[in-house]
Amino acid sequence: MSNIPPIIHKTRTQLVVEALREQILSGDIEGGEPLRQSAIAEQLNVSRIPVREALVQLEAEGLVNFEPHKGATATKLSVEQVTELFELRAMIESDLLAKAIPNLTEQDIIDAESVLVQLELAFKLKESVASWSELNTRFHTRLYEAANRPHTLEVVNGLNTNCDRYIRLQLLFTGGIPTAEREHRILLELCKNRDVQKATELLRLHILHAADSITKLVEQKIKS
Amino acid sequence: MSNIPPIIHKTRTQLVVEALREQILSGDIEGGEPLRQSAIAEQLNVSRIPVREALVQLEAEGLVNFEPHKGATATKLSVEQVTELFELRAMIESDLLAKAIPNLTEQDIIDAESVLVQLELAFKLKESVASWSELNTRFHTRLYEAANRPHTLEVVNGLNTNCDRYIRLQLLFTGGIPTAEREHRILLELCKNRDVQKATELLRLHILHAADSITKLVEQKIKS
DNA sequence: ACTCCCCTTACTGAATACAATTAAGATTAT
DNA sequence: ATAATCTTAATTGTATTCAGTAAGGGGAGT
Repeated sequence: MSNIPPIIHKTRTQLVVEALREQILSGDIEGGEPLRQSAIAEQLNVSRIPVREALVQLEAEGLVNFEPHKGATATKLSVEQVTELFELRAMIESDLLAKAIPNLTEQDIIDAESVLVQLELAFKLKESVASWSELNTRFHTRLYEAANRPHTLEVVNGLNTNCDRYIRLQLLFTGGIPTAEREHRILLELCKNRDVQKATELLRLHILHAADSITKLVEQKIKS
Repeated sequence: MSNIPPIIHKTRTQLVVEALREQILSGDIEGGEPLRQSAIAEQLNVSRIPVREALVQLEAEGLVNFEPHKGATATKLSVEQVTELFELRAMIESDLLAKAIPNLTEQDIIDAESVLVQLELAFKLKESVASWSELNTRFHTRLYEAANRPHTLEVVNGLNTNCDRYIRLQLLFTGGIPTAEREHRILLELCKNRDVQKATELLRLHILHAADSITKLVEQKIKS
């Protein structure tokens, strides 16, 4: 009767995907850096086959460029691309939120809030940046799910994995945390009140503001 | 001096991807149908390795579901998903077009028109449906490229490969061709006149109208 | 009859081994 | 010296082979 957690056997490919994704997002592997199959295989104690499959998958996520016979490199995002990605997110996500708000149940709001609490705790405890961004997307996803747009949500998540490394930069270096916390709280409140207009507008600004401070940061980095 | 077409060696993986994609889009492989690696490998005279890599790639494109240890199946889209995909396309593409129109050069318009002529010719000659949809996306892409939003364009193309099989259905069974031709011509004219407002509105309707006739078609098919 | 367990089978997942491609250095001819 | 060609080393692409997993099908026990 009890819901059995049906023993999940992670394939080696999945392990490699997760390891590489984390290394790229964390900046451990830099943009443009070539990814040698044998090196990765050795490092993770697998053969090259799962490494190759992982690279194909990561290319689809946009984290890797895979050129036949040349090899794979980690992608790097330029300032223009950051702007593009975030503007696209702003458009799609505010649309999602608008569609979601009328469908949000009390339970959804409670769930979202509990994720938010965990996120704030993670900020306070200065846990790993990785867990910040995971909880962050969990929070947003909770709100969007009620829109009943699974495919759109997938697209958004795809865009997010691309933005992630920059969001991490922002949180780490621009002191964006208090602002983000405040905005999240207000956003949740607006959702609770079903104020579609204000909520979507806040979300837009939230995303575009982040884009702005990131582009400034990236420009600085390029100069230095 | 002449630009050498630097002999492109297609990998077997790419061949398999193309073969399978075409079979799925054309409906030759139906939604839900299991894709046995060995069968495909044998059929295409390759080993299972490139087949596996191809399946991973196609999963990223949304044409295939890949469950560990269970195998891959062709995805099938429901009516709701069709609606979702097309509404998303309408939003993103009209935004793209709005951003593109001010940047369109005379040359862009000429190029687009020439693609359009080819497309109309393909319709007349009743060439393969595959070439129709290829030329169709080429036409739209030409218009969108001026928006300078490469990543957004990629997203759109991704959505399109998912919609493609349904667009083909529509063109084949609902006599949508004359309408499509007319709308394309008008759209091009509006772009030439830089009428952003009307052009984006037409595009929205163009896409949503297609969605509508497709959902009707799919519902019929389900009943029969 | 029903349920549980083992076992078989058909498939997928991964390692090893081999072939093909690229690019860089060496060699030769102009 | 320079350009073109050959050679070779590094790396990727693919076939073969072995290992592991997941369902389906009897039998034994209840």
